[in-house]
Amino acid sequence: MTIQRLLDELNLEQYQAATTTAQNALILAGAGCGKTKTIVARAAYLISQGVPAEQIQIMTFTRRAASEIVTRVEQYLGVQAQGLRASTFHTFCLGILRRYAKAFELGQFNVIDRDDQMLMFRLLRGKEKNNELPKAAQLLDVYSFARNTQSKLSEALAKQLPEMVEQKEKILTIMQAYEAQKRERGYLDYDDILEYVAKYLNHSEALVDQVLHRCQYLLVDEMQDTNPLQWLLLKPFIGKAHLFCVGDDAQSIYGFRGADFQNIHAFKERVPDAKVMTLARNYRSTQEILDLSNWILKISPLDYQKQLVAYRGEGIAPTLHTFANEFEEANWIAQDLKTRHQHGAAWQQHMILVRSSFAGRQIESALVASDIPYQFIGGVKLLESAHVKDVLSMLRIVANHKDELAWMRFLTLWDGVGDVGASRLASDFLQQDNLLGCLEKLKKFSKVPTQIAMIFQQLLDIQHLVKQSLEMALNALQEQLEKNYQNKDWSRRSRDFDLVKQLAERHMNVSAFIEEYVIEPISHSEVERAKDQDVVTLITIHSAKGTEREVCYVANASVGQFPHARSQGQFDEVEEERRVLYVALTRAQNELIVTRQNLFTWTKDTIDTEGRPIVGYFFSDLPPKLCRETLHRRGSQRQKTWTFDREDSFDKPKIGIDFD
DNA sequence: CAAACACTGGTTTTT
DNA sequence: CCAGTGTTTG
Repeated sequence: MTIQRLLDELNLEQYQAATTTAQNALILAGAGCGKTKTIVARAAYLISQGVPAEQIQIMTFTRRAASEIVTRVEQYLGVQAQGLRASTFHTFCLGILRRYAKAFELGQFNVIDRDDQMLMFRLLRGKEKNNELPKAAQLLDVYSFARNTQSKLSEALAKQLPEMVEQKEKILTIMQAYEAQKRERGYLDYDDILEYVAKYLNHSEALVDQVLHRCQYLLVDEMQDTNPLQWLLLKPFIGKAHLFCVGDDAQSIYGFRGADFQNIHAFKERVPDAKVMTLARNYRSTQEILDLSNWILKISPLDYQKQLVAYRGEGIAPTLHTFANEFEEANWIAQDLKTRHQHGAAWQQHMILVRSSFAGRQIESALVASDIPYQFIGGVKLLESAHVKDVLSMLRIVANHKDELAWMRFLTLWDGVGDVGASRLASDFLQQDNLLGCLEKLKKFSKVPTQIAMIFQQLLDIQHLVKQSLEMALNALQEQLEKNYQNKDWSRRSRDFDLVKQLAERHMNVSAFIEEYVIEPISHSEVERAKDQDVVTLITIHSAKGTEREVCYVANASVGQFPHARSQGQFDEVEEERRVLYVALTRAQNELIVTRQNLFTWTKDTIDTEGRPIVGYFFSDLPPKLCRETLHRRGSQRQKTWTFDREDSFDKPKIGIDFD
């Protein structure tokens, strides 16, 4: 394939966008209007015009999107595309931190993930029962929100946890302690990675010039999901690099992470010379699917100005199915998939979209029961799962003996060691100059088998052999892990280690391996199944942006889910929920199947303090002509396995003797 | 008295 | 599947 062939496939608007000579451009593209294609074409076009591939940096939201874009550019350009980088903001920044380490005066650092942050916050917060302090997870969310929105703690608190505003002083103390601890231990959390780079770039022109050597052209995907911190990162490049941003404000669904669609709306003011272009023609779906999607936006009090028109014309009307409970719903989806497969459809043409990974588990089990091959994207990732982290903790310790969190994790694996004992020992280890010093102390600690210290020593010698290190650590811990995870799916968990070994093999040393996967975990199925394998995709809506399938199931579209009960009555949040649903609906190419449960709960539409109407359930007043509706009575499933429903419960008879 | 263990219940979304 | 809670143990 050639670049000309690629450009020929574009329509006029896409072509003009991909070949623009403007220094800065903003492309507003509706769902399914060829956003990815335009970015791919832009990159390919630039390269064909003589721009060295290594000077193009594409920013995406997920690893999947990044690798897809690179693969597609390679398809058209072959070796010419070599050196083209597409990465997430975090990976991009981490690269800069490593490459220009001296400029940041950071010394050795370790990237920590959410679990590590939680542990730190939990310990700092203390136990204090019946305390009014927020939980560790909440503290972390507020902290991260404040940083991503570049706002004050009091503002973030007012927005995220209004009921905790009075506790501000106590919360402040905890967060200050957290920051001090991070500095002391050389930890960087997710937000640090962005903030260091963003702030230093804004501070030092020399650094910007350095970085510019590698990114004359910045292509930003999903611009609507960028937050003020990410904008701060882009700002120093304005006027120096070429900025090509693509986004759709109706698909902004990362508000909880501080995403700010001012980054789109105010783009013209912030970048005065920017050329704004629009892609309005939808190539993905049939008109019926778009009619329903358009309607969701149209009933909003906000004016989204999105009325997508299908280039493909008309097709099959969406269907809405209502079930008695989640089992019926999941089983029906499985059965429907089977029927379609028997009629010749490939598994991979189907995608099931769920709001939460929790909701996905119901469906997952129905797919397993029906023997349908699937991949689950979203939810707990392979390298985030507890048992994998247990083993990795040993490798982390070898890479950096002052990694207190890794020590905590490792020490608490053993019988008779809890949070308190472990943290006492770990802070002892922090005083040591090297791992050998720690090992001397570890040998005297009777609760950990003595041969473990030996294994640490051996690991020290083979640090560069990632796979062997992993095997050795696994061997050392296997017996104990088996004990810890008995009754907790040990047999399934132990199979994961082969996958981890596969991943590990690709890396030069242990720290590089750990670092990459802290930033971009990767789900089980992504490793397990080669990309082009024929499987059904089960995916959270947040992970599904940019993907499409012939047949899409939007599951669990029940009352209390869209909008989610937690956002009930809050205008901005409900609007974000609306966009989440919109993203889900617009993934479908040919057929859209919405399923829900007939819960006997009702929500009221309300009006907020500013007089704006807030809807309680998006499908309340669904016009019948947009959707074919089917009500499913309880099926045969119920007769086979009788389970207790709330309405089936009765007073339990008393069992045993009468002690009277 | 402090710390570890066993159990129960309730889950948004992600780098 | 994890986090918080109540109960046992040293």
